[in-house]
Amino acid sequence: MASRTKKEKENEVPSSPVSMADLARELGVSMTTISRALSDHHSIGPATKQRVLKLAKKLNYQPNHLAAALRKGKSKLLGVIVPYIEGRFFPSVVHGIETAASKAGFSVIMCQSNEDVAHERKSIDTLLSAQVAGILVSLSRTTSDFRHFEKVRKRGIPLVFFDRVLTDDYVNAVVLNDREGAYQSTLHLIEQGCRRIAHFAGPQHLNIYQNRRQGYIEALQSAGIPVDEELIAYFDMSQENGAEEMERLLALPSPPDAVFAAGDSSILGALQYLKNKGVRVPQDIALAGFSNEAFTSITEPMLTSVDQRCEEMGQASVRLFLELMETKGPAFSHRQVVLQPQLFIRESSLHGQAAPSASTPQEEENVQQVR
Amino acid sequence: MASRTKKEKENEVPSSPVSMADLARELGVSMTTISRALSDHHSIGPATKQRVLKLAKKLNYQPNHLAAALRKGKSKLLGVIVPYIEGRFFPSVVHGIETAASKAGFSVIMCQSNEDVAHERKSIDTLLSAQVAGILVSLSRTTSDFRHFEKVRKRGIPLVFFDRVLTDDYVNAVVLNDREGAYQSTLHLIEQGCRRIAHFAGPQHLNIYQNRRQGYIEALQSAGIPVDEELIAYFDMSQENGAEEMERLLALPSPPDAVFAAGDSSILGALQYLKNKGVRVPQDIALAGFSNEAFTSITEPMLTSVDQRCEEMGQASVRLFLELMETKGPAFSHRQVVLQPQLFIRESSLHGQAAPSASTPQEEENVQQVR
DNA sequence: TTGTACGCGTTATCAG
DNA sequence: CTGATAACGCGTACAA
Repeated sequence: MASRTKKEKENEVPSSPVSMADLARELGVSMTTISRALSDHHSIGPATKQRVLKLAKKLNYQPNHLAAALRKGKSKLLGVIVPYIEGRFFPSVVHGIETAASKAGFSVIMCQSNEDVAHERKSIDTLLSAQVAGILVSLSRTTSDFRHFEKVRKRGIPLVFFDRVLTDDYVNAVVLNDREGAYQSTLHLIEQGCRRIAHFAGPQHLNIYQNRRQGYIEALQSAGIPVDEELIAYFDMSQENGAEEMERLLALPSPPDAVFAAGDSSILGALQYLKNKGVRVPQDIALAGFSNEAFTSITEPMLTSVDQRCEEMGQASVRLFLELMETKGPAFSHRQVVLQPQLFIRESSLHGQAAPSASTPQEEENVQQVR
Repeated sequence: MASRTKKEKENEVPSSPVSMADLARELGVSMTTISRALSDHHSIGPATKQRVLKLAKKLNYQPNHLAAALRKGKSKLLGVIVPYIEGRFFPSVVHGIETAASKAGFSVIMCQSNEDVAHERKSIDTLLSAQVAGILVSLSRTTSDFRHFEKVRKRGIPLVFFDRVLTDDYVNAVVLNDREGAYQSTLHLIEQGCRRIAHFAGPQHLNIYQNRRQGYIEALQSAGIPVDEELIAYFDMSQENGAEEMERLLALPSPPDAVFAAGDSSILGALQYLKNKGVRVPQDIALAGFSNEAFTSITEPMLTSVDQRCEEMGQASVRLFLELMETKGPAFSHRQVVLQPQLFIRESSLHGQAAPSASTPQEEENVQQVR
């Protein structure tokens, strides 16, 4: 590529990138000197170091990370696999990840599994081939085992799961305390005077929905309210199905006076159905959702919801990855970070007359290290 | 499903990745043969090829893209720089980019400029150091010149801008026909019988807001309606400011009967203010926004808006990048792709009684090649 | 403090 | 059809 063959128009010809060898030749020193000057090594004369740096600036030298990574066996790339980049949650998490990673000198390679294990598998291979230093992943909906992550572990590459994790597995993970969020939200409804509280549960093979259901149940039990399975609806959390389920619940001999949903879309559907039918929210039925989607403060009434701390999750994932990098030994191979959710109380849940003293959630310790 | 049959054992030792040399040694052939078998070269015996492929599967061989890229001078990485990954627009575009890129065998490195030229500059350097095959970028708000993109051009790396572009520059770009979207939206309001149509314009140093204002003006002129600068508000398109501006407009001696906003948040603020004041939408004042944010179909009334075809924009950007890759010669260095927007007509703009025949936008040719 | 020489894993060139 | 060998750009023992 260095061959100076004269093409048509010289200015149109892309100039080959300048390498350390070029700098060395220009200054009449060895490549080692160049390398040391650029990497701020200790054994290097301040004078020559300045000469090198100056020329590097002048010639617009760009280090070749590929070559460096190949030589050192580790790159400055961080792989991220998410089901998709849409909605509010994943973009926010990725935002947090990219910000934190970039601050630590890592570039982020983004892959979408598209909720498909096959894609997930392929992404793993791609990232391994790209020689990433670590992989952060939120599982696809169709993932039911960890086999394709074995090679990551075998290669000793830090692997961190976030949000969507398979239960009962010894992996590094950053998750929201879904149980706690659901517990608080349900408790809040109880405090508002609700006694027949229905629950929109999601697909139970996902840990997040399982835990939210658990929190719901525990809150009821702690208040001495019996759990009525008739009031628990299992569906895919879509807006349409939320409306349908609301219809079914309303038709019950003894309809609920509140609904706690494991997702915001479903509770939105329910709200729209209720307004359509002239049922007052929150006077007749109180509503609370999960995720704190942007639209929760736009609806009328505004929707009470649990915030998932998306950005913190991204940051925490990167932090965990960096810690795993430090401890070379794979001794600590199953660390868990649990983030505390925030309940945002809005109009839709104010069934009782007394407005809560603090609508703004407490800003205390919201991160908790486990193990 | 915890498959921890063998726990803390030999699996704690990270096994070094298997290379082509390993395969060669194992089979007693040369590395050249391995390379040819894996890259599906023509000069290779079908028998040996199968032997190689089989062993590769067995030993779980992962090609090292870094080494290949170093050797070939070009990687399979595609750099993407966006201002940030939040809201609806950029995540959707990135979604489109990643999907299309992955289909073409490219991995995406994502950077956020954070609306800061300095970050943007740094991202450029990072991506160049990572030896990306191309760069897609949507400019930060604080970018006012192209100097930091010169080195990209100098290195002959395909550079594609999307959405946010500096005007009057000869670059490859994928943009929405903002003027046309604004024109159609304003025309629709005129057809609904509105005559005093206000406009929420954004910061005019950004091409997109400039063009939307232009489309608004042209629509008025084509209908013989004089442009009243008093009805054009310049602010940052936030929800709060939208409400404030609406207040100002209402207080005018001759208030508007419609508002076309260059952004959805601002029109949402206006809507909320109007409902608060008991002004009926769309009977008293018709509203139309821009961006087709998710909340536009949640508000009451639902908001008419112009869709920006986010995903198509991502796909088109990748397509343009791939085309530039093909044509090695930098002859065609300023290609423009203009996407046609879609007007989604919803309740907020139905000022006249006659509902339009087609609420669903026409699905005809929506991509148009220029030059 | 500086220089020499080799290797990281892959592909391209040139012989056989 | 196959094999030996040289590069790609950088880091690092080792020697000077």
